[in-house]
Amino acid sequence: MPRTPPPPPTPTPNRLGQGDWLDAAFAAVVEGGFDQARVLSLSKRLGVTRGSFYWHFASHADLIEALWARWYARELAVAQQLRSHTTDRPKDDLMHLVQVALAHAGEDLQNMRFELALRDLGRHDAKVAQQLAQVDQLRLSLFEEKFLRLTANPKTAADLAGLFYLALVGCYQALSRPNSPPDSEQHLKRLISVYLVEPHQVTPNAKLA
Amino acid sequence: MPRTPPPPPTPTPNRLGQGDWLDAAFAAVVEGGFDQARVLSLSKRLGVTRGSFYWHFASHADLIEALWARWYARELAVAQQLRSHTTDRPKDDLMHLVQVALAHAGEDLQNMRFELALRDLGRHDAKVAQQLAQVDQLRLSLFEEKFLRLTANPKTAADLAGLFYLALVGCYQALSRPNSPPDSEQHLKRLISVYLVEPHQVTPNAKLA
DNA sequence: TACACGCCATACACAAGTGTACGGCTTAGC
DNA sequence: GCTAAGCCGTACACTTGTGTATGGCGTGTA
Repeated sequence: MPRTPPPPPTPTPNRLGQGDWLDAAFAAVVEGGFDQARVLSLSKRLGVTRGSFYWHFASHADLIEALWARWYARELAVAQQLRSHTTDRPKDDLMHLVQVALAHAGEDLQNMRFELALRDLGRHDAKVAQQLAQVDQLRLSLFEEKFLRLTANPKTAADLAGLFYLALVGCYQALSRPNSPPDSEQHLKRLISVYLVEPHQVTPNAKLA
Repeated sequence: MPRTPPPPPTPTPNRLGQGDWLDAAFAAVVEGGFDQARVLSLSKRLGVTRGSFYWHFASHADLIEALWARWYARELAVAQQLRSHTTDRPKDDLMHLVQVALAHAGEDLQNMRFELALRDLGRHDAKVAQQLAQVDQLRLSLFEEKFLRLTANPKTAADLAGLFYLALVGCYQALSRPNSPPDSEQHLKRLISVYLVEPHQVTPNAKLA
């Protein structure tokens, strides 16, 4: 999920730091996936030659690893922040999660697309897959925590959190489409709110086998 | 969704047809994404040289296009078949959809991974995005049809079908993970059944704004 | 001002991938 | 058994991409 801190200012003007290369790589991944984050194309984008790159990074694999390492660290921070954001209205807390996760405008759409590209990478790279599973687990436990305040039933809370997260991942696919209609974000928020959050606020549904 | 027909038999033994190249490309996409479906690597996999490839296909782009054109045609056929599969028990019909969509064993997992790779392609290719949107719309209307027999409320049916499909796409991500636990399929089926199908069988929930 | 260090350009070697032209083998059909 | 078409191998030219070695230009510091 999003909330990118203000970019660390370039140390010396007109000179590039690791962050500039990471930002450029991030943009390239958002636009065309991880196999578009090539050293050569990034150099053109930044207006320098590859000599600069190999000063800041040991190899291309090093860049890619640093890229999803930065993503991983930021996700941990965001989850920490979301966990502490707790009011006495559990329903509002849940909708706040949806709000943060699905904010369509600005750079959050870029974060969605990056995460989807990362999931594609994780399907073929064991290390990435492991970190993705960690982040998923972290978010899931966070959602479960919030749902527990709604249903007061641990099993129902775990189930709803799972379904909630599944729908969220589905939304990422839907909202990342090039021709996604602008109102689909509101539509999805309403769907999740009405069918996953509202019905279980009063009557904890516990019809399990 | 799945149901691959038996492979069209190779016309002349020990000689390759378009289908063999398509099958090899399909396997490569499943394993490593669309940028692993290279002419060179496919030749090695098939034990021939690229001279064979350029007999059957005009270019690499031609292969890729033929690949998702085949997928598209098969999806249309599967949807047609699922639409005709209608009993007098709407709940069973819905669970049959889940069954078909989430069958974990065999080559259905490959179809999931292919579809996810295709969605990644669709995020950067307008034509693919359009065909994907068509298939999504087709499936959605199919689900809506089934839900309408449950709720008898058009708006609720459309909402539930949307949520149902979102969860399904999320499941594709979850089940395509390398380290996905073997029981997660049953877990997801239960989630969808209990919280999306069951609660709305008797009491159509219509609390909308 | 001289020097060292940080950052970048240049040039080279190498690998992987795409297309094309052409030639050879193999099988079916007459 | 000859021929023609179908299928594939070979060789070449080209592009894009990585990694390394080396040199140059600037800025801060002694």
